[in-house]
Amino acid sequence: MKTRDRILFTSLLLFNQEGEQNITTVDIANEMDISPGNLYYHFKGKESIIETLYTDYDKQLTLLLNQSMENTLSVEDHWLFIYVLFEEIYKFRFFYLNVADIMFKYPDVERRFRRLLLLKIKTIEALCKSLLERLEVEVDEGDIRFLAENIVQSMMYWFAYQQLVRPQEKGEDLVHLGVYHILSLAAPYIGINQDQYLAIIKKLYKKT
Amino acid sequence: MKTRDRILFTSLLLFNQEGEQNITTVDIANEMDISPGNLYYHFKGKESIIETLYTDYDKQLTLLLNQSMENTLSVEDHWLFIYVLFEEIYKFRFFYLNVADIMFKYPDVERRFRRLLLLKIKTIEALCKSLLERLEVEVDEGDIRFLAENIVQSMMYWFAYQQLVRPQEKGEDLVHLGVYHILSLAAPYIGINQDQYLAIIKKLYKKT
DNA sequence: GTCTATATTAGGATAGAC
DNA sequence: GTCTATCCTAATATAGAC
Repeated sequence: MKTRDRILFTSLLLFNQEGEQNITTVDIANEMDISPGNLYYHFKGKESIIETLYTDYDKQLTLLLNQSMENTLSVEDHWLFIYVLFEEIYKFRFFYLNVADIMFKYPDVERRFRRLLLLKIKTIEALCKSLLERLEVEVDEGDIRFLAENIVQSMMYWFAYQQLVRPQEKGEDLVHLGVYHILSLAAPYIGINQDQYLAIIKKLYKKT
Repeated sequence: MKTRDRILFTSLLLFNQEGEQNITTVDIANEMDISPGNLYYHFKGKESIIETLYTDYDKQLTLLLNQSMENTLSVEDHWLFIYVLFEEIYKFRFFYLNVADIMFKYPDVERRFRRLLLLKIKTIEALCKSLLERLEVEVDEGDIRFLAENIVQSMMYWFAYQQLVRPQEKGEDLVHLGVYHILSLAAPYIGINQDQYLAIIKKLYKKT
C-alpha cells in the first residue's frame, strides 16, 4: 500500500473513531509512524485529505443511488438497498457525527453533501413508492414524501444518536438495528400483518 | 444587566448563530465591547460558560418534563407540551448542532445530557401512552416505545437537519414545522388524517 | 520519498495597573 | 470591575538535509 493511500486509510480510521476535530495531522502521521513532513509531501493539508475522502464517499454513494433508480427491485431488494446504504454511511460516519462543523469548515464538501442529500431524498421517495406499489398498498403522496424524508433524517443521525444512547454497542449491530428502525418507520404504512418478515424484524428490535 | 449575565446572554446568542466551536472567548468579549481580561474575571474560561449555560438548560427542561408527568393532560395539552419542548431546545440549539463534539470536549455536560435524554425518552413514552388512552386507541407496548424513541431522536436533530435542507428558513417556522413533524410521526398510530392534525396545529398557533 | 528542525498562527488564559 | 499587555500551548505548515 502506497503512503498516500495509507494516509487516507489511517485518516478515515481515526476520524471515524475519534471525530474529525480531535485528530490532527500529527496524530495521523504518528499512527502511521511517518513524520508530519512526509504527510505534507503527499497532501497539502488536512483539508485536502478530507476532500479526497469525501470525493470517494460521494462517488460510491451516487453510484449506489443511481443504480437503485435504474432497476426494478424485488421486495427483498428494497431491504437490501437500505442495508447497503447504511453500511456505506457507517464506513464514512465521521461526516455524520458532526455535520454542522464539517460543513462550516469545508464549504466545498458542504455544497456536494447538500446535493447528495437531495438525491438521497429523491431516491428513497421513489423506493418507498415502488415498495408500496409492489405490496399493493394505497398511500397518499404527501405521506410518502413525509415517510421518505423521515427515513433520510433518521439515517443521517442514526450513528450519532446511537453513540449517545448505546455507547457500548458495536458497529455491525448498529447497522442491523438501523435497518430495523427504518423498516419500523415504514411499518404502519405497509400494515404490519401483511408481511411476516416485518413481524420478525419487530421482534428483533424488541430483543435489542 | 450585569456583566456576568451579559456574557452568558451573548455567548448563547453567538453559539446558536455560529456554532460553539467557531466562537472564541475573544469573539464574545468583542461582541460585548469588553476586554477578554474582563471576561476571564467573571468566568474561569469557555468551559465554565458552557457549563453554566447547560445548567440553565438542564434545570428548565427537567422542570418541564417533571411537570408533564405529574399532571393529567388534555389531548390538546399533549401537543402544547411538544411545542414548548421544541421551543426550549431551540433556545439552546447549539448543544444539538454538534452533539458529539460538545460531549467530547465537556464530559461533565455529557453525563448530564445523557441523563436528561433518558428522562426525555421516559416522559415522551408516558405522554404517548396517556394520549393513546385518552383517544381510546389500542397500541402495542413495543410500538409505543418505538414511537417515543423515534420522536425523541427526531426532535434531537431537528434543527441540525433543517439547517442543512432549509438553510433560509427562520427559527419560528422551524419550531412549527417541528411540531407538525412529530404529529405526523404519531399520526399512523393515532389514526388521524392530515386535515385533522392541521386543525390541531392551527389551534396551537392561536394558543402560543 | 522521507526525515528533522523550525516557523506561524490562533485560541485560551494570566498578571498587574487603574 | 475593567483594561492592557503578555504568555502558553497546540495545530498547521514549510525549509532544507538526506
